[in-house]
Amino acid sequence: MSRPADRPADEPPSRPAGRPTMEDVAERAGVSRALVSLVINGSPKVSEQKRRRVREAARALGYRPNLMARSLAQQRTRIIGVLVNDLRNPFFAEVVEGIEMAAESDEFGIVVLNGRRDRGRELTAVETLVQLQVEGLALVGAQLDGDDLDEITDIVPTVVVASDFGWPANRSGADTIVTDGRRGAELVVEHLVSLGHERILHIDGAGNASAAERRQGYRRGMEAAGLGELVDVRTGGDDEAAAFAAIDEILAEPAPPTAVFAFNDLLAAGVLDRLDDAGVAVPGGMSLVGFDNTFISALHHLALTTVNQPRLTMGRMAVDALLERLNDGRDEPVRHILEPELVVRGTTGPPRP
Amino acid sequence: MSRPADRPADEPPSRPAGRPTMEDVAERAGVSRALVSLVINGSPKVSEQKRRRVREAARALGYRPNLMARSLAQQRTRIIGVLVNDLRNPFFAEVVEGIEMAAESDEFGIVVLNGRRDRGRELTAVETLVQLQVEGLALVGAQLDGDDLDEITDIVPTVVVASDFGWPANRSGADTIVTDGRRGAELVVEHLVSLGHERILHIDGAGNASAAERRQGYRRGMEAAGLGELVDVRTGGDDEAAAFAAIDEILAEPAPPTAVFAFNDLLAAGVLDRLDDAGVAVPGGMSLVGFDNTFISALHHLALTTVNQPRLTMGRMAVDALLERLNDGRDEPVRHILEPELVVRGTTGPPRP
DNA sequence: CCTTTGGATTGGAGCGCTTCAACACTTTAT
DNA sequence: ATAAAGTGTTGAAGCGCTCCAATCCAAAGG
Repeated sequence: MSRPADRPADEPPSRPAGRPTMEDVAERAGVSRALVSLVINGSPKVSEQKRRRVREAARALGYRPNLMARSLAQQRTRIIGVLVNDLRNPFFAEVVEGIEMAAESDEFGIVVLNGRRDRGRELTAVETLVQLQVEGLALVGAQLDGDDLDEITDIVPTVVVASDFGWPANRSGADTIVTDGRRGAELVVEHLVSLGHERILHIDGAGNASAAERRQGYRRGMEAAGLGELVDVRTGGDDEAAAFAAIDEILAEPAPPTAVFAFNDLLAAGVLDRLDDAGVAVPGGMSLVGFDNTFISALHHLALTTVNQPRLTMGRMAVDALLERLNDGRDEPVRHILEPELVVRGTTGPPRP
Repeated sequence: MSRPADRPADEPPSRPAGRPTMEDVAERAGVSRALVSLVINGSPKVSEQKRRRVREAARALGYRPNLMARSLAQQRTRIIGVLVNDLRNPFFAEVVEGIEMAAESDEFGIVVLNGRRDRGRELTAVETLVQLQVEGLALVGAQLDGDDLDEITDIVPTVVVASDFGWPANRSGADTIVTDGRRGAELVVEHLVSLGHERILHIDGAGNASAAERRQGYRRGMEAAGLGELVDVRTGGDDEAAAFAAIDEILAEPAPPTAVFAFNDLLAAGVLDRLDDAGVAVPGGMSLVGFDNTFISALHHLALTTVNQPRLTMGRMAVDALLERLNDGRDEPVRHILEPELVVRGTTGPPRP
């Protein structure tokens, strides 16, 4: 409520300056601070009468507990810190929703920090979360590697979601929840091969966390199909724009591929745009596959063939992993590797003869 | 770092239990706690020698300041609380990014809570943020109305972004940053009318925060064009699925519209899907317009005509509004109404004769 | 030589809360 | 009646930090 401009300087301290504290409530209710605390925290050992009086005093004063003070005294925050690679990518946004829902059901809150595709920012974000005294740390699609974390994981239970620090090279004690990107990529290649494709190109995720795995799966798939000679990987990235250069490049070549496997759906959408511009029909002139099965790929106008990752499940598992460490005292890192699932839509078909 | 399973029970408390505190650093550096505080906060009045010793002790112990304790003592958090209607909607995600970037440049952190399209959750989220002692509150696309906030805005500076509590009916003291949805909708209608459309349908955002404004703009636009008789609003929502029923309905009617104006891009994408299914060409058989100009609308395969909202600017302005209250002591609510911009792409054209 | 000055350092109170041992008051057992 | 065993309630310590007033010390001034 806006106050008149000429705010009197000598305002009576009837409501002592700042927000009301427990002390204020105690005084108004005529009880001790400790009793107020008991009421606020729903202790059963408080007489009905006092409980009512405290509740009423609290309401009258508009009292709200100070979470900072409470956490400090309690020596716990019930907060899970979430670092996300890029909030604009719907895939990550949904993993975060999964984490949030799971956390909520276990009476934890989450604090989300956005790395915004910048590794340096990721590092400071993690630092901030640790200083915030989060009880667990979930890194969603983080670009950080094991060495960055090795100090962190000693301090706070950490789970890496939708990216992978490798194993057993991974020296950090972090848990891992991933969809098997290698297998996912293999599925893609198998699918394309079964349609008759041979010249299959992969536009990768460049330095992105899961890029290496998918690259490797692509290679393996190609080799398994006896197409090792035709392996062709171009540098991409993780958003629409990243694909442009690669596509322009291949279209100018004498023998362009008949199918493109893009690092993720966003990238695939960019590829689709560029092919459109160039007048290449999909899947007639070129087949195209993405990864993640975001809602974008499901839009009928794109109808992108892609690979599904169970986002909500991943979020749930991430929280469970943290809780196992927190509550059950688990000490050994675990790795949960989920099965990817090929989702065939309209952007793949047999190559032109 | 994983520890051998047979963890000795009598671990020497060389590093006293929990994480190192300022006290520990002080002891190791042979100085007082106060001095450590000065060093950590970069005070100039510390001798070079002690500064080095403290820094080294801190590093050796892996000391990290406890933000909770610091905030409590300092009586400020430098945190802006952000409540977002739906993180999965790229429009909101980008507004949040804008807020985050602006906050960062002013040395504020942000804490993002997700309402997940549920008004009740929004309410508790706001409560949580207030208890977290955020210094400012940004509500992005919130469904809450002025009455819900009226108590909150007395306590913490609040800015409402991308939704509007109305004016002057709005009794809350919150600031407002919106794109003019009425004008945006008018632009859409004008555009469609100029193409020759008359039967223009609006699928609205149901109870969504900005739905009323856009509805109103649509009405006005229709009336201004002398098409008041043909005003037709159907209930939609804010995601792809919400449009299905409405589309099925109109397609079954004797005289279906020649153009559809959807509440936002997501909804429009759903409409597009449904029209596709029904074999209706766009824009041949039906023109379609969205709202928000998210990256989805820009995908060539959709090439959705839409209305742009300057998301990053909105974020920046939101933070500025809060800072004006915080630093300059502004006390009167402000409203910043940004100009929408029609972005014509491929889903609009003249109606079939 | 003693005082003044000013920079470097420290003790301690306090931020708002929790928690535990101690206390007051009933009720029940002896 | 007195001791024992609950119920409710409270005082006070403490969580990790900041910040002010007080103190210390060396260099400079009288």
